[in-house]
Amino acid sequence: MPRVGLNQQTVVREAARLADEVGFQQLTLAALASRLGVALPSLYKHVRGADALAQKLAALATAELATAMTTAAVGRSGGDALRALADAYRGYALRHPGRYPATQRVPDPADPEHVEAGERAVGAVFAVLRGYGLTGDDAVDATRALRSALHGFVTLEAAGGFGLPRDVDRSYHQLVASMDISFRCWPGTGG
Amino acid sequence: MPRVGLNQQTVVREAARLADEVGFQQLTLAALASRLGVALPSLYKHVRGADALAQKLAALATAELATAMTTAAVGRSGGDALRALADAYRGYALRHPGRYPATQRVPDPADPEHVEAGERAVGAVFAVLRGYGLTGDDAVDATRALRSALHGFVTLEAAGGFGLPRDVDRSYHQLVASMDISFRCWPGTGG
DNA sequence: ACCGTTGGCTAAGTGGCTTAGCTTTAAAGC
DNA sequence: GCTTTAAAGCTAAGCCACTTAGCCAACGGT
Repeated sequence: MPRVGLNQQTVVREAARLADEVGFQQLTLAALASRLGVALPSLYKHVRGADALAQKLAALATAELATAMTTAAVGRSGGDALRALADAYRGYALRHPGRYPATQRVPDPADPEHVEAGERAVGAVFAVLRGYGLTGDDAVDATRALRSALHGFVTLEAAGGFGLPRDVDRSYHQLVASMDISFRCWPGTGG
Repeated sequence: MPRVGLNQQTVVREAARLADEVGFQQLTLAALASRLGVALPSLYKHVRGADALAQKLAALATAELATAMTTAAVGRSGGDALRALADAYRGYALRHPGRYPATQRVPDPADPEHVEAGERAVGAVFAVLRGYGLTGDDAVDATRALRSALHGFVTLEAAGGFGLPRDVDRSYHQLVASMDISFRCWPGTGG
């Protein structure tokens, strides 16, 4: 019987593709194995199990999201950078509905790539906020605020939580514009 | 064999309690049945299945959350009402870590109580925003923004997504303060 | 050509959810 | 008070997910 020739990377990448098609919750080892043309237990030669696969997928998605945010914001500053980063964030979530939820997993300290990806993501946000003159505790608070707003919006949108007919794109732009205002006159005590 | 005397309400309420103890994802029919002192299939006399139970739990939690927000905001206006509502929101999520995720389920049109609870929740937010003079499309956008911010923060906090040592309570208050600023000079086109 | 590593397999067990069908309780009616 | 009946409980059995154990064959290096 000829070998398929899998390795961890192939498995994780296919898992990401499958998750985008069927949803993160519906990503199952059985479906993944069948997609890859192997029997289910064969996957255990490449990943420790379902949870480890989810963690590796999280590392991949976080790295992709961090890259998207970074490249969007580079060369811009202030509200310009904020809008670019926010659009990149939501764009990634819309393009990759299965990977995006994985990015919410807290980085595994035992996976250096995952940790590094998480740091890059936070770093991208930090860099944008520095353009508003926010540093120290203010920057931490503002980062949490921005992450909350973007993640919350994207999650509610994906869940179909916005019932009213009002255009969702416009609501998002208003949200980002309101964050821009907040950052320009941040209510913090300073540093 | 004596009967335990369950009904749908007892089952759902116990499910809510159990979810708060073990987590929404770990809420299982087997654990619930054992907690109630019946065999697993007996639960099917009261709920259609696992998904229906989750929906009923969502209706319960949404109603509780709506009540918490409404009673917090009543008699207040402007930033005062906003802070009260926001504190009630996060307070509920922290006190009921298993029920809170259930509130994100989109109301089931076939369950009038669920629909009504969802409307009350949105209505509470709308009422607060009216105090800022926000109506029409602006109110819709602002509602989405506020829900996104609160839900995002609470979700990230529950997931342990805030790594840095900065006090989380303070970050939340800063977030609410920044939303207050945003609502006072809302960037919308009006109307 | 051989041999060891490794990637594939089947078999089997656990723990979820669900359905089918039976029994017995407890309440309603006579 | 007895009978009848709807409902609340049960056991048994099946499905599907994940996981482990252990076997076999393909491929790479010598």
